[in-house]
Amino acid sequence: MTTTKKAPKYQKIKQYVLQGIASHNFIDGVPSENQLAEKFAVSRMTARRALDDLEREGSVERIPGKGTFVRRSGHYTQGFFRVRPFRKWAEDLGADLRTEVLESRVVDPPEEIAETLRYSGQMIRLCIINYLNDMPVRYAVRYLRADQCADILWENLAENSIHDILINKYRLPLTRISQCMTAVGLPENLSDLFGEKPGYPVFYFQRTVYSCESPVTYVEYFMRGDMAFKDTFTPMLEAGDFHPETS
Amino acid sequence: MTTTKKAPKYQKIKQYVLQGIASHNFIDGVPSENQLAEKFAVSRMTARRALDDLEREGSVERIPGKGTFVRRSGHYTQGFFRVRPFRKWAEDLGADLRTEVLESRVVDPPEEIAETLRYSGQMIRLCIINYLNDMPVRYAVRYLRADQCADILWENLAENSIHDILINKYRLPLTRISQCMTAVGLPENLSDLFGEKPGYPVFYFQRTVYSCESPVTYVEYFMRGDMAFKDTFTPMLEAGDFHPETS
DNA sequence: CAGTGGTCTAGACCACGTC
DNA sequence: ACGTGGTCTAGACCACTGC
Repeated sequence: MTTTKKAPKYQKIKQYVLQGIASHNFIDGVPSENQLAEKFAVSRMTARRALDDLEREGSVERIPGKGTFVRRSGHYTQGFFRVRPFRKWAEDLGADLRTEVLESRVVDPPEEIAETLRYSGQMIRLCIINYLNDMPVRYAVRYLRADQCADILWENLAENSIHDILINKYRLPLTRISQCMTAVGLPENLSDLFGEKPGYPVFYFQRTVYSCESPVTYVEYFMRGDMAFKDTFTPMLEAGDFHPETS
Repeated sequence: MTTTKKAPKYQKIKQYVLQGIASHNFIDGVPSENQLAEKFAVSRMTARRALDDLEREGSVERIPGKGTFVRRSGHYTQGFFRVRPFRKWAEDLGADLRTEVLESRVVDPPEEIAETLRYSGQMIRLCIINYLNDMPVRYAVRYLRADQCADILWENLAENSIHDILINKYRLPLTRISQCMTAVGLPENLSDLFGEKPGYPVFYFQRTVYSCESPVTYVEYFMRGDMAFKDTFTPMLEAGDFHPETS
C-alpha cells in the first residue's frame, strides 16, 4: 500500500541510487544519466526522471557538464520554536483529529537512535499518522526503550496521548525536550501517505524527550509545509533574543 | 540576470499559467497538457514539464483522469517560533555574513501590502539577500512607508541593521512583531539567486513589525530549508503550551 | 575532443474519471 | 468512447566541463 501500484521504472533507479549513496559508493559522483539508462535498459529520459526526483528531494546535486553528486547537508541553526500538542491544536481549530497507528513493534534500533537514547537494547518503534479533517498532516516515527515501557504496545495509541501514558502509567516525568526543525522535500516513501509528490515541501522535526536528564523517547516527524507557525510577541531585550539592536 | 540564459520554452508556459491563476482565470481548471502543447506549439512533454514545475512549487494540483487545478492553501496554525537576528546568528556561528541590496526604490504598494501596513501611499521596497560563508541563505523583500522613512534609501543597508536605523534615526520603537512561517517550494524567480532548483524546500516568512500598534514595516523572506531551528526547553505547564498532559 | 547535464520532439501505451 | 494525467521511448541539439 505504500508504494505506487504500477511500480514505474524510475522508482527502481531511485532506489538503486539511494542505496548506493547510503553505502557510501558514489562518493566521487553518481552514475551519469547515460550510464543509468544503459544499466537499467531504459531511455535516458527515464533515468533522468529518477535523478530529477532525487535532486528535488535534496539527495543529489547536478552540475552541468560535470556530473551528478551526492549532496551534503551542512546544518546551521537559526532560531527556535515551540510546537503545540497536536490534540490541543486540533481542539482550538475545531478540527477533526484522527490518529492511526501504522506500525507498533519491537525492533533493534538503528545506530544513531541507540546513541541518541544512550541505550543499545531493543526498542519499540511506533509509526503514526495524524489526520486533520481527513487530510494527512503529520507522519511520526517514534522510538522508546523496550525495557522502560514495553507494555505501551498494548495501549490504544490512536486515542491516548503517548506523553500521557509515559507520565501517568510509567511515572516518567518529562523534564526536557530538545528538538530541531528543518524544511525538506517529502521523501519518496511517504508520498502516497501524504497524497503529495516526492519533494513537496514539509517540515522535518527531530525531537528527543528526557526524563531527569535521561533520554526517554526519540521521535522524528514530517509535517505538511502549509501548516503555519504563527507568533506575535514583543521584542524586548531578553536573553540575546530578538531585540531592536540588531537586524 | 535573474532569468536563465537560454529561456527554455516551458518557462513561457509557466508564466502563462501563473498569470492566468493570478487573474483568477482557470478557476475551474488549468488548460490540459494537450491544450497547452497545442497553444504554445510544443510537444506534450514540454507542456508537461511546465506543469510539473508548477505542481512542485505548489501552484497547481493534478488529478489523474480529471485535470489540473489551481491549488488553494488552507492555512492552519501549529505553534510558534522565534527568529534570531541575522547578524547575531552569524556572529555566534563565527560565519561570514554578507548582505547585498538588490533593489531599493519607491513603489506603489500591492494591495495586500497597503492593507497590512494600513497605508495606501507610496512605499519603499527593499530587496535584500544575505549570504552566509558565501552561500545565499535568505532573500527578503521589505516594504516601508515612504512618508515615515524615505531617507532610508540613502543608508548603507548592507552594513547597518534596518531595525537599528528605524529605532535610532527615525525614533520608531518596535513594540510588536507578528509573523508566520510555512515551508514552501523555492519560487522559480529565486532559483538562480539561491542556486537551487525551483521547488527546493525553503522556509517562507511573513512578518509585520509595529511601533505602538501602528504597522511600520512588512517583510517577507525565503530561507534555505536546511537552516535548522533548534530548541531545548522544559515542558512546564505554562499557558496552554507544550506540556505533559497532551500529546 | 568526448562526456555531462538541459532541453525538446513526436510519437506510444496505460489507468483513471466522466459521460 | 473520450479526455485526462502518468509513464516511456529513441532519437535530437545545445552549453558546458575536462582533457
